[in-house]
Amino acid sequence: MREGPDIARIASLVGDPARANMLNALMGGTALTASELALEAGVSLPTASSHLSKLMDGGLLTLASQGRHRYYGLASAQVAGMIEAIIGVAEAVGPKRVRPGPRDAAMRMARVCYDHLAGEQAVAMLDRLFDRKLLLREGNEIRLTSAGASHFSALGIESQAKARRPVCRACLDWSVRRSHLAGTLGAAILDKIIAEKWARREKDSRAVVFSPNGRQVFERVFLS
Amino acid sequence: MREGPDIARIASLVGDPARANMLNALMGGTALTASELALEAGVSLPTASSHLSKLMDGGLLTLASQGRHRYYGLASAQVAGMIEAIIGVAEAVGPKRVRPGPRDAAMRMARVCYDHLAGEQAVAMLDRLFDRKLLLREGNEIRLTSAGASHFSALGIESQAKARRPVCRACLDWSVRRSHLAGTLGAAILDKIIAEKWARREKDSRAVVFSPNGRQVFERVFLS
DNA sequence: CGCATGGTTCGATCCTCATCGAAGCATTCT
DNA sequence: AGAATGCTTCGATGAGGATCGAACCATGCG
Repeated sequence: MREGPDIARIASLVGDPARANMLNALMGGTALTASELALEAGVSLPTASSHLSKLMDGGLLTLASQGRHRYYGLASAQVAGMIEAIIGVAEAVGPKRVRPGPRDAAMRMARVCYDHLAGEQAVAMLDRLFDRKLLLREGNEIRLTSAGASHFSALGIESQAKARRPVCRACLDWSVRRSHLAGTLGAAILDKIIAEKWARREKDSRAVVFSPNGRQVFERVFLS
Repeated sequence: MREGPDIARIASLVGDPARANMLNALMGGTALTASELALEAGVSLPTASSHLSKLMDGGLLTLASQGRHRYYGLASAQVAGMIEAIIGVAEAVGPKRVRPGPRDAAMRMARVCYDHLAGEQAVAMLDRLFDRKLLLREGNEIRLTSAGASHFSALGIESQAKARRPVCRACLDWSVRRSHLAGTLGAAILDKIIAEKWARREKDSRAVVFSPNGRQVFERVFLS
């Protein structure tokens, strides 16, 4: 009987298994078509289409039409953050996994969260960036210092605040229980990591696997 | 058909309006009883009980039994964080608040919360009682000062701690996001307000409507 | 153009689950 | 002990919504 933001509406959108699978699939950051999502969710195409329009109505997805293809993607990093938070709770209370498989270990270490890096590597990186005063924690927000700006610029990592999207934002990690870096800077760093081939994205997974050499470089640049 | 943490299960728990209201009510951090939560959610006690056991099974709540009272609370800060994240998305996505009807405005102003007064009036009253040192905030608890005791006694408002029920307790308000006064003192004050006909309860609603004269008296006594 | 492919809409079916009254436990007060 | 209070369980009811096949649009290709 209370008012306020309709949290039940949003949560119930995520609360259907088919839709949850779709959203999970989109957490990789790449937009997918309705058929791909139908396959991913294990439902027929009409069913998937129905779910997708509900998610669109709910504002959780964006749609990019390209010819006869329609690519669905998560609406925002905020939505991604919410899903991460739900995953975290599900992970904490869920049926204790029998034994974490190798892919789980990789996911824990480094994975894609919408458009930026998450996992232990990402958490360690953010800690280090604070230590080196390249970033400044300001309550709930994160600010890029001038030292940080020139540092990243020197690395060839450029990021600017876009409409409604800050350069830096904290995003809670479900494996570690601490924050990692989101925002345009977080996205730019992930781009750099992939572009330089320090790591590659696992196929059909959110896991990010560093090459032996790439890990060394990454650690020297971000964790030193 | 990917596997992983059962996020749909968790999200669907939050996805029911009644449960969402309960969780929202618990976001204040104070544990509440099943009856209080039933009132907050606007459902019958059996229904509330059913929801609560589902939330317990899902691991979102903890239960502290104290005699015949059973206090439900959020299981962890992680759960609270998840709900905050969902609220964030809901606010970002649905700023289209419908025009609040007259009864909603009345509810916002003053309403019954279980057995005590809630709403803006109640929040203002509690603030004032602190200012006048009639009550003392002690961390999460509220204590009646000796000055307060004689003050309320002079007004003919008598309250004593009953079994397991404190004289004063903070209760989070959903319209304003701050605490109002619960406990036997809060109940006694509401009794006084009704007995003196300063206000009457709206039929079939939790709203409490002050008479013009009653409001003046109330403000002089509690808000001066 | 006609055909194939990717998506959506419609209609019917089915099933889960929210809801409440009544009855049943459990604990505490008198 | 008996009454009262707080809460849960049971049983019946009903509504919302997930699902899929078939039919229907839209775009691109030859």
